[in-house]
Amino acid sequence: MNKTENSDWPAGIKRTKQREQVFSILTKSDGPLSAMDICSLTQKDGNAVWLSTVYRILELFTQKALVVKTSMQQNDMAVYELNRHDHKHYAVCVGCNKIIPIENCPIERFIPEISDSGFHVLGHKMELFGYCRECDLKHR
Amino acid sequence: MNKTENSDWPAGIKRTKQREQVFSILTKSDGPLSAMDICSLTQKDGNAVWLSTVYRILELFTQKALVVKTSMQQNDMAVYELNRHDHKHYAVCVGCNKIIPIENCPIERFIPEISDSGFHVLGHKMELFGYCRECDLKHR
DNA sequence: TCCGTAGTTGCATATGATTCGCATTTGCAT
DNA sequence: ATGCAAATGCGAATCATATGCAACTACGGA
Repeated sequence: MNKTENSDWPAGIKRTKQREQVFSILTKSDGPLSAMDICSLTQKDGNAVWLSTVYRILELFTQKALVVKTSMQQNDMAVYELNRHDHKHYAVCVGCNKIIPIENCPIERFIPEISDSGFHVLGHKMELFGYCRECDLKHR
Repeated sequence: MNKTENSDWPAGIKRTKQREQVFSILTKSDGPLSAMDICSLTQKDGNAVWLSTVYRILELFTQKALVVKTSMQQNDMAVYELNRHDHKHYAVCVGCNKIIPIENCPIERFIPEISDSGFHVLGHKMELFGYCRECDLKHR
């Protein structure tokens, strides 16, 4: 909500106080946030944004490909983060649901063969699954 | 529920009529199914499996890495499919939510650098997102 | 600068997938 | 065959997300 953030405002999106708040929170966060997380953060800010409004804003941002929506394994809450180039991927343990970051990314150099040849790729999500060392030892 | 299916029964899972039905339905399906889809199919079978039981069975199968659980973009219903080697990936349009299959897979030859070096990879999920040709032309 | 209006938000309430509790039933080891 | 631990049927609870509507706000044109 200061000058700097205003100048970064993405094109094609009408500017409102609430959208600026949500955008600013996402910009400052270094990890993905749930809608509820974001709502709570606006409350600390002194100027609360109602939860359903947060959902509507996140839906808009997702459709504009400004934000990536992900729902991690077993977790019934979707999380959102800015569609950055500097991204991370995760391995999820199906035994204990532990989430472990992957350091490299196989998709950077990948040229997908998509049947819609006009498809304009804006990003990707990837997730490995399996057993973490601990669960694997319990040979489940 | 015939001999052939019985002989395929996965190790480490107690065999019940309901689990056999769910497993058989997943085996015969060539696409991912929701819990409700599976429940409906058991009803046509004449021997209905209650929805909450289907969920419990799918959770078990997922923890045994027999089944992959996925929740596609925007769709609030999780889908499940057998963890096959012959798998597919998808590109999702953030404009219209159209789902387009990808023909090749970047992860086959990928050696991930995971901080848990004991992680036992059993499968993966991948999804591209962007605009399909049609939505891209509308320059959204 | 002020006004009109289309688009947005606050708020309450609905929706619908998934989970949970418990009494009954079933698979399997002894 | 018998007993017991585990699984299921069924109902009801939970909880994230969507929706309806009246009040409000951003923003372009006069």
